Amino acid sequence: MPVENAEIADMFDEMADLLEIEDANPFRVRAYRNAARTLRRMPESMASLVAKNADLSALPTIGDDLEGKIEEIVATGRMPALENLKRTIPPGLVALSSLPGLGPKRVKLLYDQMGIHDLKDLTRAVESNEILDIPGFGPKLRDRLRDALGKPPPIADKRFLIANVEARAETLVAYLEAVPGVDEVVVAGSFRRRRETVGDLDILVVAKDGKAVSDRFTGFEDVVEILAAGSTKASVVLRSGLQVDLRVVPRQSYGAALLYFTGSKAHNITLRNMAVDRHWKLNEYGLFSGNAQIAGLTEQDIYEKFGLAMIPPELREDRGEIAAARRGLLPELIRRDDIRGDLHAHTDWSDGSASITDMGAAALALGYDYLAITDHSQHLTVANGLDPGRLARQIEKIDRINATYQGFILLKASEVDILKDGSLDLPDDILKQLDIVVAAIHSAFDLPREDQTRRMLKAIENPLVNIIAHPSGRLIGKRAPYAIDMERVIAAAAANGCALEINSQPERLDLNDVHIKAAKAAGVKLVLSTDAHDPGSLDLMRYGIDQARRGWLEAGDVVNTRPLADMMRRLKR
DNA sequence: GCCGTTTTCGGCCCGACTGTTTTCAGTCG
Repeated sequence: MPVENAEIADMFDEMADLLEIEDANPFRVRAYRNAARTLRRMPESMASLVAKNADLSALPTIGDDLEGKIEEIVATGRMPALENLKRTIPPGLVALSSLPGLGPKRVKLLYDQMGIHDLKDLTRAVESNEILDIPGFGPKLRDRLRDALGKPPPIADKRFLIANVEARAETLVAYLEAVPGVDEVVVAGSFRRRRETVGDLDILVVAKDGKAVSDRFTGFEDVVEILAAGSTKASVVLRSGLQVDLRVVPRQSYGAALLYFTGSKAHNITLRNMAVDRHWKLNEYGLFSGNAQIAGLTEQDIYEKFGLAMIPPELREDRGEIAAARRGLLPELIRRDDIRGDLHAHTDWSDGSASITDMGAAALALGYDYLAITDHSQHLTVANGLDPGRLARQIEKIDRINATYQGFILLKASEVDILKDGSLDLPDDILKQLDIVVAAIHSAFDLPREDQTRRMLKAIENPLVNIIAHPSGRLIGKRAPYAIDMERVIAAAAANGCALEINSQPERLDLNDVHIKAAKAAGVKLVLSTDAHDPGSLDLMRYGIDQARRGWLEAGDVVNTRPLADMMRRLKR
């Protein structure tokens, strides 16, 4: 099986971790991390680029040396430089550096001076107070380490679904807005960029008296731990484990601070380098030429100084948005109210909780022109999937209900299972009676990559199928995508005129942003759907919209922004 | 290790907070 970009990225990150402990040139460490980040967001696999004999060193952050290492990893699955380094550094040291207050410098000090190379050694040194003999280690740090060692190890990279932190974010904003002297409160960071998950919340406040805001912030009812509390910056952990960072800035810095705290880091670094090129300086307080602030009140002012159009937060990932902004080629991103209907919804005929009529009423209330009723097919017995007989009766029922509407229609459809061999779970004659066929994988998630890919391609090549639902099958934080070659899936969808779904369920968001952008580039028709199982869930569409925007989609890229007749014509194969 | 209106060497984004110092290093974002 070809090596995945993420695996190469993991090797580079591990290389960076080890080099850091070895006290290597920090810029060399950064080079590995930058390259890892490039690989993670590349939709095209290194394996296929190498097979095409492409010039990898033309990619940003990849030079001659890393090109050679990538080619070696693709060819052999191994990275000798990493293996050699691993032999010289005890494996436990990297784990130590994940403890709070311990970075590579202190970990190296622990190892060099006391031979501490794992959590057990460290615990002993902390309990015996021997750790205090090491320069730079005092009682505060010892206590902090003792606390951390007594708790279960933090889940690496714990992230929260964006939908799960929205309510908390709104409460916090309202709480801070009520503080006297506060002019403005906004949530920045990955939350504002609408990433599918957030690692923490970054809250920006405009106020004169930072200490007052900071004090109020750390006194929020849900705070279980205060990590830092200064006059412009504070950091807490909430009961849920969510970390929240606060920054307070004066009005004239609002735009610069918002830009800075919205990120992404890669986007910021590129902008800062552009400032350096012009002999300016960009930080969270403004854009400066010498000591003079030349922009900073709004984000737009700053982009303008660089000759760039205003870049929407969702695009700020250093995936080409800066070049596009310079050339006036930023997309006109799709908006929630561009959507004319939903093409994936369930009713109580299968595993939904509401009647067909109630789902229709909810879609009408959203101002939609159409709603596809896509109950499950027979193979999905746990979801009470419909056999041909029940589906035939549902078709009749929908016809009767449609007779009562004006200017709105329920589309007769099915979310039909793609069986293990790639065939569909319902016979052709019943599928031909439907307006739309949505096909999806709900079983045999563990097929080998080649088999899973072939299974999916067979469904895509089936002329009866209009849409592939949740193409990767992932559940964020719970279930990895099934092993599948998404490059081939996208290419086949484009070649066969089969649409791919962007599923709006907050834990699916499937396709993801990277694949959305790749699908658009390949000319694939895209559909935004909610997969609603109750009337209220039709409103989850906004999460799908967020990801579509992150994937650079315009209204014209999405089939269900079209009126009924146009939409049906586009889905036709 | 990457990169180039500072082009093949010498730079590499920038600042706040903490704990340990006695002017600053390390960590973090």
